[in-house]
Amino acid sequence: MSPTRRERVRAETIDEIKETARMQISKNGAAALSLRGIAAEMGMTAPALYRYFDSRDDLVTALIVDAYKSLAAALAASQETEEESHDKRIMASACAYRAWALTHRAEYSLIFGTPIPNYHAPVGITGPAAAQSLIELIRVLDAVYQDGLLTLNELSPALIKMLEPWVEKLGYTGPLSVIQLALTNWAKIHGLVSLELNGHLSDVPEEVNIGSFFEKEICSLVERMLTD
Amino acid sequence: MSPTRRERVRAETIDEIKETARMQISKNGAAALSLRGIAAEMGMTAPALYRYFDSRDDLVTALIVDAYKSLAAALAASQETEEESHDKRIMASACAYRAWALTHRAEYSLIFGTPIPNYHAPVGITGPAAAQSLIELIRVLDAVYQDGLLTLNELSPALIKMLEPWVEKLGYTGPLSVIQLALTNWAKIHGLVSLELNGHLSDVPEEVNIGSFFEKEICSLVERMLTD
DNA sequence: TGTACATCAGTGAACGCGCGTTCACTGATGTAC
DNA sequence: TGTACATCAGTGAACGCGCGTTCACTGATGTAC
Repeated sequence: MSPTRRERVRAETIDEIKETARMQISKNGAAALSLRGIAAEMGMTAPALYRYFDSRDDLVTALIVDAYKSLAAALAASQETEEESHDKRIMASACAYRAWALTHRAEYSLIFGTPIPNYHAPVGITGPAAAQSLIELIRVLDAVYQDGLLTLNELSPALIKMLEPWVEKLGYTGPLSVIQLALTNWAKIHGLVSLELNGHLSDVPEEVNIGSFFEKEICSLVERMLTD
Repeated sequence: MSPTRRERVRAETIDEIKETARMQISKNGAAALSLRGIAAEMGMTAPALYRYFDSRDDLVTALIVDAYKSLAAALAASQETEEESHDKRIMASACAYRAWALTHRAEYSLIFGTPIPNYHAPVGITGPAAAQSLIELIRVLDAVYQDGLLTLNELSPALIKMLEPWVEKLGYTGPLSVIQLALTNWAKIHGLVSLELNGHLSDVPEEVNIGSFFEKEICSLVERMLTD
């Protein structure tokens, strides 16, 4: 059955609440998120929000899950291309990661920023959502691996022990080494983006310049991963 | 003239305030730092703190400057060794960075975490302090460069434009390419450390395993920077 | 199409809390003679 | 060595503020006959 008018309006209001929350986060930081602030911005009173979320923590959880989904979707979208060459595809996913971070600062800080004081993510909800976006990074590398073009590493016992939990978490059955490459690849991209977003790479954030820095760096990163 | 008793006690109290603040930050996050909380922990009342700091922001600024100094000192200390080989020295500075982050979580989140809501760092104070720790990273690479063993990159005009402001900021007169390598080197280390500290690399933080992951990664990073 | 009732969205007042900061004060520590 | 005074550390009450959350309520929207 199709949604009633009331259900539709309700869904729209939920979206508006989330959107307003994101705006507030990107302006003042995730730690300063407040129901009263959201309500005020929406021209409502704070108790009204309890019609839509059981508590502030509930809202935060929803925002975090949304953020992971959004990132995963952005990464997936970057691979929907005719492009065949692996290096360009890897490059595309890395740039998509950065672009997403730059255009979704609220979501980025929810996921990768300092945890919100007095908020504790419910176990089992946020974990799988997090895995989802990492899977997208793995998918790209797995394609390279399937073509036999990925430079695999020997793994020490300690490393294997660390990587094994990821197998189940990601549901990826390929070699551990692919997971390892995905993680280090991710870490490098993340390091650049994280420094850039927090203003550590430049006083005046002229994104164009940092973009070229990012691209050059990812470029040489990719070269080193491919064998040929 | 040597400090009076009162001056000595005063300095000790300031240290205790800062130390208590750091404990509070590492427990609840930098955003939840509160003068009242610090005072309570010290068995004092909040207004007493105004004898030592003009405001909460003043305290935060002091903590940030201290943090940068502490990081710079840790990096510098890692180079005080008889060791001559460049790769081991680079490795040592990278590991010192990670070790510092793991043992100084409060300081780390002050510097690299999400900015504290409603706090604005005074210009001119925090910037130079930040440069100080990056200089330590450059020093290590510069030594390699002086021995002609550093793989330098060609720099695009856009990249040069982005790197130039750093010259003055760091007071480093060597080639821009060394700065570029230091920045990307830093970003990679930072990415790994940042993900590790925020629990994105492992659910159960078994630091030993992640340590081996880190070392392997930095190791191959170093190999690629050296020519020979 | 009209009426009676149930469901739901949103209000406004109130709760207890912790926050940064001010102010007038008390008592202890240091200094000058 | 003793006294008078200045300096400083810390207190306790109070300020205004914003927070999450509860509660009883009003009106509007939907549903059943």
